[in-house]
Amino acid sequence: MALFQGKKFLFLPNCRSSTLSFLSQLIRSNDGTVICDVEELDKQMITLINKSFIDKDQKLTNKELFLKEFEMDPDIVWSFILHERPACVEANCISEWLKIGKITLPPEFNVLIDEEDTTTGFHVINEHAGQSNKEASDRESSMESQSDTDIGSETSHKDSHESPFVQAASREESLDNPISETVANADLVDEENVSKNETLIKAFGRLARRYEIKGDQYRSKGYKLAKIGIERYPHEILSGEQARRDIASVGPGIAKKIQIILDTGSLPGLDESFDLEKKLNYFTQCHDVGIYSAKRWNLLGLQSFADVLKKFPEVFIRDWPILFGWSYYEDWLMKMCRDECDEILNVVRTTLKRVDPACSAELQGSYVRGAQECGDLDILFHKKGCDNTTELGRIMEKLALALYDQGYVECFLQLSPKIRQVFGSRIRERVRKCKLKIPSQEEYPPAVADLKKYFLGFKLKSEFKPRYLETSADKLIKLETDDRFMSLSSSSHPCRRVDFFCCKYSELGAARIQWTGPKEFNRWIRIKAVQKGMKLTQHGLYRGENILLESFDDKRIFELLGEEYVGPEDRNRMIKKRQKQS
DNA sequence: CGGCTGTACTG
DNA sequence: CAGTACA
DNA sequence: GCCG
Repeated sequence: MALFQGKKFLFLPNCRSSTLSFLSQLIRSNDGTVICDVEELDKQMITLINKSFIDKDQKLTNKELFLKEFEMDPDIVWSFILHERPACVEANCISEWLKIGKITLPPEFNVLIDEEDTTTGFHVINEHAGQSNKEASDRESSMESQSDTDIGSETSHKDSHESPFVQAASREESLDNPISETVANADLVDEENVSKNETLIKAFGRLARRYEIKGDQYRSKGYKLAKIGIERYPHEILSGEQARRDIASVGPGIAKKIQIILDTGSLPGLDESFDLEKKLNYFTQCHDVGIYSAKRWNLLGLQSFADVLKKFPEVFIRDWPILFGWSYYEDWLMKMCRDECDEILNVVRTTLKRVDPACSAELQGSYVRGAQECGDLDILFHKKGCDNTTELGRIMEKLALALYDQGYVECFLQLSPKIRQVFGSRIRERVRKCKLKIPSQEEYPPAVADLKKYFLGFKLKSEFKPRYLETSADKLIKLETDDRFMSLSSSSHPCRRVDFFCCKYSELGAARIQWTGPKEFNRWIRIKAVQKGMKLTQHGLYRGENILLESFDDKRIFELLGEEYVGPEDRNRMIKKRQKQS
């Protein structure tokens, strides 16, 4: 075919990464030339840039690292490019050209390069000047300017008027779910970078889990944070040293392990207790089964919930929510798309209007952070001027009961006396289903009256057809055959987890910080508070133990902590801090 | 070397 | 109190 | 495990 005959190509920053070296092979096998020496630079050449250095606006990004990774002398090469302005496109174009059989260089594919900007590595062109504010703030958190949006799904445009987050949405990854840690970012960043780093991510996920099981929560946390850092790192990691330099939470220990993995492809001993981890995972994925129960059951050789049922039937009477965790095991591991979240919120708000029109319901959690898929829905209730949590608790209870009557709420995971009255029969039905003796009413302890939170199982009407993103559904854990008989899961009409929280109106800001999360962000900012002799909780920011400084205004809380305000969408990438640099 | 987030509900 | 859960 |  010789599509590239007589053409010269330059790979930047180098062609050592697996994709680029593959692409350079493609060029050679089609009679093209790949430039490897500054002598061969030619203004007719086509410059191919690793996609991970191109942001969503086709601008060159992260130039510092980019230049550092050059194979040839960066000064010579770069000044040549600035001077001669050869065509510059992202390297992925090659496969496109081969597919269509010709080389196309439409201007919109040109990567924007600006010489003024060599220091920051960020390019702001005039027409974008209006948004340069946002760009400026992005610049601070340096390395994470991800190319974005392009989920390729039918509906993502249709909903986009609704939420400003849809466009800028950063993908949510499941931080604490070691099994389904599908990196939804796979198409954001250079694919091969991700698949390369994938080995590392998986390894540290497993180590985190292993130490969690061992009870070493802090070592586990160390690995977890490193894992998150690597997930966010937009480049292929070529050495442990590079990772230690560039990624927060990667220290000497993890850098060393990275190097071993890069050198040998694996970590010695990584697969050691893999089986145990899998067994424990099976149990702990069920709502209300924690590591402690899972370990105990596993130690006794139990393999399934059915086994547990035989050995410890009381567990399912006493900890009855496990019955629902079991029944909806598969549904609750499945994430829902934003349109489904919107729909649920709609239903909740409609009913709430009847229960108490003055009360507001606000989505929190991964949804407000712009996640494309949410594992559950967190709804925060508050009412202007109302600091009476008893009242708010009653509103939530009434609301939940009304939704139960309408058939939206499938199950409750806590009981107030009233809820037990109406819901008790469903619990008994589940108890019967697993052939246990139905306990008399009195065996249940008196339920607490005003709860401040409700955890629910929630089903939309069957007319609503849930969508699922290209998720590795098959990677999710499914119930063992022995356990299927209890299942009420149905991916075409799934049950979702919906959590109700409430807060005093005067505590709205603190509550929003809490429920927006993510967890890692909360921990991070709370440490900041402690370091300044303060305490941050969902109720407010305190000086010392209990002098309230601020609780209503979330921006003011950031201010008092001496932190720049960070919007919900950016709290995912909050592991920034210290700019590690050479 | 010591610290590593903070609260709510259950039995 | 320990265990589980929520962010 | 990492960080100060």
